Amino acid sequence: MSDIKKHIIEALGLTKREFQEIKDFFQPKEIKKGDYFLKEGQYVRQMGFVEKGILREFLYVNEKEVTKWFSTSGYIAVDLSAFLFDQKSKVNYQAITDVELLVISKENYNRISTRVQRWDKLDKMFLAKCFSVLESRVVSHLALSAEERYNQFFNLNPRLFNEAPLNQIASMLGMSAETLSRIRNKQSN
Amino acid sequence: MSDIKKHIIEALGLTKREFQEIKDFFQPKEIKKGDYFLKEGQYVRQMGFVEKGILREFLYVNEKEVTKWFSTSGYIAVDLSAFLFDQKSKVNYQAITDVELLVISKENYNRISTRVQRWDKLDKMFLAKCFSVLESRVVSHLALSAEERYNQFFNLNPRLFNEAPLNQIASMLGMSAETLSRIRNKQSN
DNA sequence: CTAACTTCTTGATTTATGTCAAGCCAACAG
DNA sequence: CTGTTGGCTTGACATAAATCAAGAAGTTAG
Repeated sequence: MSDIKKHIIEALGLTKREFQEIKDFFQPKEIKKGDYFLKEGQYVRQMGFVEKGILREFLYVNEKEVTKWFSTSGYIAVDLSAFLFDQKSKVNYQAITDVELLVISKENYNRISTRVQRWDKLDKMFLAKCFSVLESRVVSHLALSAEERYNQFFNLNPRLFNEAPLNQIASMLGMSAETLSRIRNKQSN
Repeated sequence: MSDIKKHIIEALGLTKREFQEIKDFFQPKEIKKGDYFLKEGQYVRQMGFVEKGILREFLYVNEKEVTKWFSTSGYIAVDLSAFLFDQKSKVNYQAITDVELLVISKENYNRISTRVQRWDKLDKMFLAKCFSVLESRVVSHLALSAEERYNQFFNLNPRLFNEAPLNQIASMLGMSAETLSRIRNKQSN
């Protein structure tokens, strides 16, 4: 079984048999470094599951670019509320490496529960995990210093620091690139 | 129909008929100002829907108290991931005014979908809305100043500023009580 | 190979925000 | 009524982090 199927199955909690029922709903898609999977203002008609590579989620606030998240393998790539509520995307997803995705259309997504009985439950649990990640991110901004946020995130995903530009990681952590550079320098001593 | 039923129905998107099917799953509960609905370390066996009053969600980080959210009418009171995944609560919910809740046990919660066919879907949509609120909170910490965060939140919930102590609101906005006081003073001129 | 970029680092300076401390006022208890 | 307490404000000062600026190092394009 390919890695991506493992990723989907793990992330969603599907059995192999359940996945067999719906695997045709997913289309593989490749995105070249620098290209976009989703642009703000577009209707969000599909959801991506990252197999390989990294997508950067970002948006503009007061004309300034803000990196919100990096979707690596096992993560989804979608403006979730725009997808579910049929609204226009508020964010962009750009490939910062070559990326391989499995993509599912809104129509097929809505059809899953006819094939997999407990889908809505599984999907809810998946969403709850995402929710929990966001909750701890909020708390980290309420209670931690820049250096503490760096340490926390570095422990979660050390590899990303070799794969994404520092200024984008800094933005996602809510600090300037210079501050991140200095923290990192300090830590290496 | 009482206000609370309206709140639940609106928040979850239930029809009146659907709500009739499950209304017995909910128990009313009153909490006096200062008392707790949930304490960290306890297993989370129930979920609360706030009818009247305000619950403050908080936790300790490095021995410092951090206010994470205020649950007012229409909001839920629960450590969601602990509730869903049968873990111990990471947070406390304390009444900062007298509070009226409707409470549902985990057992009854799991039973809802046997009474209301599309429950898992509705519940997921509700969760997605909560997710979306959190997302914009994260972005506000990545991109906005203390004053901008104040303005954004004040527009969302101006009444809270008369009902909750400022130091707790400040904590929830990720700033010191003094900074909040100064911003507010400045705005009133 | 060289030029043009981009990314990262490092130093100097500024600024937003935190911390500490004092005092005011309203609520409340005795 | 009076003392105590908690919530809020205000000023003085400290500091984390942003900004500005220059240069080093690595990458890409011609």
